[in-house]
Amino acid sequence: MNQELAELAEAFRNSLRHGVYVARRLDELSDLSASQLSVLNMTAGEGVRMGMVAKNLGVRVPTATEQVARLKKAGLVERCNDPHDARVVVVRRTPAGDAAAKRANARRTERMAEALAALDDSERAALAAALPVMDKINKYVTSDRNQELPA
Amino acid sequence: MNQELAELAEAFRNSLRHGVYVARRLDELSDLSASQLSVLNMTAGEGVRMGMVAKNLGVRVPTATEQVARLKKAGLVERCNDPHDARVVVVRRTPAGDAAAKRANARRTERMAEALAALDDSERAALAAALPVMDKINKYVTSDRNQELPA
DNA sequence: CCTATGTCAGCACGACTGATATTC
DNA sequence: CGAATATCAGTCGTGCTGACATAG
Repeated sequence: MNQELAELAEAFRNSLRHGVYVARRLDELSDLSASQLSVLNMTAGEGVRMGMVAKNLGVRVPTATEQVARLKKAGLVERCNDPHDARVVVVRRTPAGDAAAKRANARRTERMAEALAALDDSERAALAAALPVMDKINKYVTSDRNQELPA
Repeated sequence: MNQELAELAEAFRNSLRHGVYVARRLDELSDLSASQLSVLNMTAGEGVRMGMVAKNLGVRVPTATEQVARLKKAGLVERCNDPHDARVVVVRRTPAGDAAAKRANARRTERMAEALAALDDSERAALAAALPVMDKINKYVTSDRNQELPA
């Protein structure tokens, strides 16, 4: 393993750990957990099957079942039948779910924008330039492996 | 809220969410959880007080107590008394803890380096340039608020 | 009959709050 | 006595696996 590569890896790993804290802070300003908001964000419009919810969330199907059950209890999603395949459960956002997702996303984005406002232009440019790279890393790390990948 | 700022905030929030998946993948290659490794990483040498463990982990003190208890049971840390203040518990890594931390860090870094190897030079440069910015954001987001901040 | 899709039951971990000790 | 430090008890959310029902 290349030395420079290892150093960058170490540094990025560290920043990522910090990033997890940031994400946590953003999430705690809301009545919806990160996972719950993800479910709402993916079930707009036509809705998605339970298995896809699990896959997109990066969790096993039973976990998705439970998350969906909680959101349903809160009236934010509904469970529909697929007329072509009776095994399938389609999860779809309700109007209340639309509203809740919109509110939660706006709140998190607003909080993040506050932080970005404290940066100067070159810092914001550096951040923007790195986003596609981070996404590429995510794809790489989550692709090949035995497990299924998140969205 | 500025429009451009909001767009960047939205995009970064999204990449950060992906980053959480990456961190999760890195962690699942190990017998130590992310939190446990953090505790080991901060208790090298002199060791740190229980309260500091909690603060660095970004959790409440009772949670730190429990994490430390588990690591102690595994023989990776020890609990020592502070001769100057009998209320204080100092958590220190054992030699076994040293070894375990070294192994876990190496494994995670190696896995990350593999992913970085799939990037080209300009992408790596863009990533490196963004790391200080991410750290600045982390500081901003975790500072002011009422709660205590992580490391 | 075999596979795919979900659910249920039971478990583990990591986080929290509130209620104590104990020590400064 | 009041503040600081840590633990204990109880609870909740979220993840997992293994066993199962039902449909294709």
